Amino acid sequence: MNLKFVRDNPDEARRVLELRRCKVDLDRILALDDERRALVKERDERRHEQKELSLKVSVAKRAGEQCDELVTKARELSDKVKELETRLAAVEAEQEALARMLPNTVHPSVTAEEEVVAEHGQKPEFGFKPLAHWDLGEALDILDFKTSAALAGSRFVVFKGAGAALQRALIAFFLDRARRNGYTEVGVPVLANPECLEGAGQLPHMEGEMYALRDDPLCLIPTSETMLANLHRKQSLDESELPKKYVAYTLCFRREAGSYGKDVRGMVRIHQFDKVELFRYTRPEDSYAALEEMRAEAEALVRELGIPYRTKRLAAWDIAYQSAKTYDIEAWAGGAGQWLEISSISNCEDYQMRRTATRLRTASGTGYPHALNGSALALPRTYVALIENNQQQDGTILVPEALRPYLGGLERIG
RNA sequence: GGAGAGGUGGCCGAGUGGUCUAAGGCGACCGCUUGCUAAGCGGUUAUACGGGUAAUACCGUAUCGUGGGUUCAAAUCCCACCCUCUCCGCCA
Repeated sequence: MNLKFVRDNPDEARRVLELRRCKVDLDRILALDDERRALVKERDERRHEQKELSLKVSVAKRAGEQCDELVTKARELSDKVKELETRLAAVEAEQEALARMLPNTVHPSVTAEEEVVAEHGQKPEFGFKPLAHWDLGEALDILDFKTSAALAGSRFVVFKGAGAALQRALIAFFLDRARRNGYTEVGVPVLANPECLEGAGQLPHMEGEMYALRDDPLCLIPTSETMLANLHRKQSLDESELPKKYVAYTLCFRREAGSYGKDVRGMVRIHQFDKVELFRYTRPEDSYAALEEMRAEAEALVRELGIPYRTKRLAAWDIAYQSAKTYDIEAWAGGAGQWLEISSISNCEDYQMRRTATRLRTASGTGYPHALNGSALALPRTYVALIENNQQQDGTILVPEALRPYLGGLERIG
């Protein structure tokens, strides 16, 4: 949703905002737009007159003629233009501030209610009382929450020994699968400037959720989506180059402001986590097929790890600002007995592409590509589900077949 | 952090105050031609905003790294900043 959309379809815009439970003052935006257009029109007309006079001055000076009168008149027009520009700037500033708050539209299939669209696997049956990962991890000395608290505070974790290797194995496994699926791996900065954050849609809405640096105008990225959405910033992509498929492994950082008291134990909600992120640039007509492919790719990973999961199509009010349709994959973690969101797959359509000025050239003209992102997969939580579900009576953890090649053939932790 | 060089259309590259309405070239597209060679000729070649139209056409304004300033008039002059390259310093 952008200014043009709001102007052309005010009723539809109102409906979407309501569906998303999003409060933006549409009437004010529309009123400002009328004002803006009137100012632009007058400014352009005055400037046109001024330029014509300017040309006459030029001709007169060449001919050595007197032209003080023309100059005086031109100066008046110039002043008038400056005044109009000042007023216009104020109107545009207010309008842009409001327009930045506009979320994406939603896909017709996205309703006010969420819907479970897939379920797979059996929840594990234990012949004993299973441990939650915080107890299991400390018992095996692979997770250490005491040390992490001493190093950085609450909501961090220290991985040790085979526990650290398991984390790395998961990352390598995810990256390998993405490569097999035709993704190009990219390594990107984890510090982002405000333009990138704004372009990807993290600003202004996630402002308080990110870590800002004290001495530089940079933030630690909350997800590599921020970077991947800006990879072709201010570029024009040719239709023949699409789809572009990228995968990035990065750390992600979130302040988790406002979640005090929620998921405090263990590493279900921590400030720094690892994530392998898929990202695609597609032609607009291909994006929803791509969304289903990416969902299938992410689900395949969870299946290969033997983790029971369910996939939800999120409700309109629950999806991110930049997204038009989102699936969440939730993994079952049998120790603490809870569903954990381990992947979020979204079609952001052209929302980010407009904001990052990433254009698309086609035979019939120019437009914007569509952008999709999806975790495949997010760490700590996948890790949590894996170790909780695979714990054995003797206190060890069985390593799934798929991961053993990444752990030197290790079958068991503990 | 210091010194120097640079940033112009899809790309290369000219342009130091007034038909810049940005030369020229490359590439691309369209058309023509094809008894001379993988050739030639002609044309088109951005984006945004506003006006205009049934839709085109068309008209206006802006955009030469970014933001200010000077001027009737700025790619061009002044100031600040950003980025790239080279060298120095520091450093895993």
